[in-house]
Amino acid sequence: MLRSRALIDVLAVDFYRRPTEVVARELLGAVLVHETDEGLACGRIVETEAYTGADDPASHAARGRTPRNFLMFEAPGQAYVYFIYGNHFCFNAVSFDHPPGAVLVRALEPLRGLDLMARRRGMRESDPRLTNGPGKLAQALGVTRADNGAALYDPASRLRIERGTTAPGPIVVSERIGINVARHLPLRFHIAGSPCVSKR
DNA sequence: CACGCGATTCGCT
DNA sequence: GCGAATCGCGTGT
Repeated sequence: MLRSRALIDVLAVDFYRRPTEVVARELLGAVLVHETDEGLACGRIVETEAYTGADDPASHAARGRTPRNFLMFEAPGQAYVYFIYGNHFCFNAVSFDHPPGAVLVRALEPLRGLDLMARRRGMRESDPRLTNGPGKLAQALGVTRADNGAALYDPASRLRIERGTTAPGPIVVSERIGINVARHLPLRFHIAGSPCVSKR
């Protein structure tokens, strides 16, 4: 039975108005979608990390509000995209614990638009490294600074997160990756056994 | 206004 | 496994 495109089942804004680690865990299995003039590409979220505020030294929001991180303080359900290492973009979904908070999406399982993603990444569709990292998935989906602030809960948004169609299954909790402070905190979540999870 | 460094990736060894 | 690439943000002068 076909479903109309008009009935896109996005996660409502209230989904994001909860503690960041809850949002991070429950985003597993959901589908990150990006529509551009080049076409639609989407993937199932299989790995996330939670970043909060003053209690989390590794968070961009740890030392208060700045022109870069202000969305973390006031925009639950919106995209927070930042540029890192002079080369890569990272995609986050803003949450709302007590503000601030955001969930870094670290890996996807490609679902649609494989050809487009492969072209953007400069590799074959079958390459397992297509979306198994924060910068990689941003490049594959064509997510850039221009998408900062996108309303992920809006069915009409070109960048959005839809409800997953399959249960994520067992979830593994571990330490976060690529940071030098607060690395002991159990704020990384991934779907057990997924071949698309970032390395380590 | 100058400087240091990061929620990364890729290529080479 | 290691290090370069590359640049904007945040902090301090």
